[in-house]
Amino acid sequence: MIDLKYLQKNFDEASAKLVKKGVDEAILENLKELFATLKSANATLEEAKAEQNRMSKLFGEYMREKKDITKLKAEVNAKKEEIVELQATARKAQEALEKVALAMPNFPDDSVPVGANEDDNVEIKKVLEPREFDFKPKEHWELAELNGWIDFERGVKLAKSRFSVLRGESARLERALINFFLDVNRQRGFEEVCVPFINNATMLQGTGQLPKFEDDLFKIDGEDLYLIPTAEVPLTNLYNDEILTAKELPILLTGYTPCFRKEAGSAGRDTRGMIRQHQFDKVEMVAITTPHQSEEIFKMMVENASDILTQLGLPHRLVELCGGDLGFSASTTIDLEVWLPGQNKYREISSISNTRDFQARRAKIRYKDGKKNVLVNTLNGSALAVGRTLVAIMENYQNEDGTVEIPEVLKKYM
RNA sequence: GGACAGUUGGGUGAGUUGGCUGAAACCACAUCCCUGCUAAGGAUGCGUACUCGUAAGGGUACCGAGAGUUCGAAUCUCUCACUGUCCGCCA
Repeated sequence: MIDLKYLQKNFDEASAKLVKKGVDEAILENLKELFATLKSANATLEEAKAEQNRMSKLFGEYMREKKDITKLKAEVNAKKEEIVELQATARKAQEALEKVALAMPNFPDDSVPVGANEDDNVEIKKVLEPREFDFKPKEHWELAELNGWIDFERGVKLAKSRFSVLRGESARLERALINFFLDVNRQRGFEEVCVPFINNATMLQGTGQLPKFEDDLFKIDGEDLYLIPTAEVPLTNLYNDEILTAKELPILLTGYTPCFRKEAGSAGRDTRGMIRQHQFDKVEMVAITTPHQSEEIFKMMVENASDILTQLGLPHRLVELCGGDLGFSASTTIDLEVWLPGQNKYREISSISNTRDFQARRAKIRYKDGKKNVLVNTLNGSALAVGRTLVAIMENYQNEDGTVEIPEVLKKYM
């Protein structure tokens, strides 16, 4: 959630930021007004309640002194009726505000490039040269078929489209990658955690998936529970509604989880292969930091993810997302895109974001800075998406006959 | 899933004849004082959110969550959640 006080006090500045992210200024104007309405509604309500409390206190005295209370009672009852109305008004204002505020995306950082969509993203640098092939490189699904690595049909049979089954060596490679990622992250200082893959609605709201993106989530029927779309949700919300101490920070977490996404709205995109599945494995990094620490940690996280790709010998590039392509919760995001020779292009394999205090405000994660409670900064990033790494290995390490070499660093994990 | 018990501030834990308890006490923590070190002692402070105020200092709400009874609820009623114990089931 954005800082509504800031929006109110510096409206022009705030709206300029959000326009960069593609938010209509009229909605912001509306939000500002709703906030002001709520404030004044609450003020009058609280005043009325204060009066009622004062009168109620008198009852005790009156009773002890055996005074007549009928007049006082009549007064309080009148006040009560007034309060009921004021309460309804305040409640309506509250609901109206929440509806808009929870759907409002985060402010982008000033340094974020202006742009409408992914075409305006800015490449920062390339790492490793793509390999020269003396044959036409195949796409991963062809290789998967040749090697018997992925069983698309039976995945669909078991669940539905966009599910698949890994078999034999590919299944072991998947497991090796998870272990490799976790080990690297741990060496960087991330604590490994193993969390529930199902979280409740409050947690999903904390990290920003709810209420706006309910359609992208698998919900458990009849329960207040959802399959997590990313480990960012449980890892960040580990500290939901907590007040940390300054010396605990930064907290660095890493965890492997499967991720479940409905992929609503991506019909027809990446229908072949396992680039876009309803269930995929991912190893995630999450950092809980002070505002002062977050820039540095962010850089470290980007470096870490890039380093993993380098260790795997996978050519990739770093891309800074423009305002229009930035996710809902992010202030700034750097994507890592891995080179896929079969597709002849770079594809996203990791996305690392600083959400500043946006998630912290929703999830009520604070720390004690002296006497004051201050919202933390939360960061998240993949290190890495496992399925897409598997795809990248297949395409980059393929031989002309369709066989695939195993990267050196993974051999000890197989 | 069934039965019973419980859910109070960072922790332990009072408070269940409704008002004087937003909450005793102890511990932890912070600042200060004293003691040459160490051990110990003393004073004060110490929940969260919103809100009014330059500030000092006020106001409102919160004793698992929600609803209700009442002039007034941590204290009474209902619903739900969670925890514990026993039973059932089970990797």
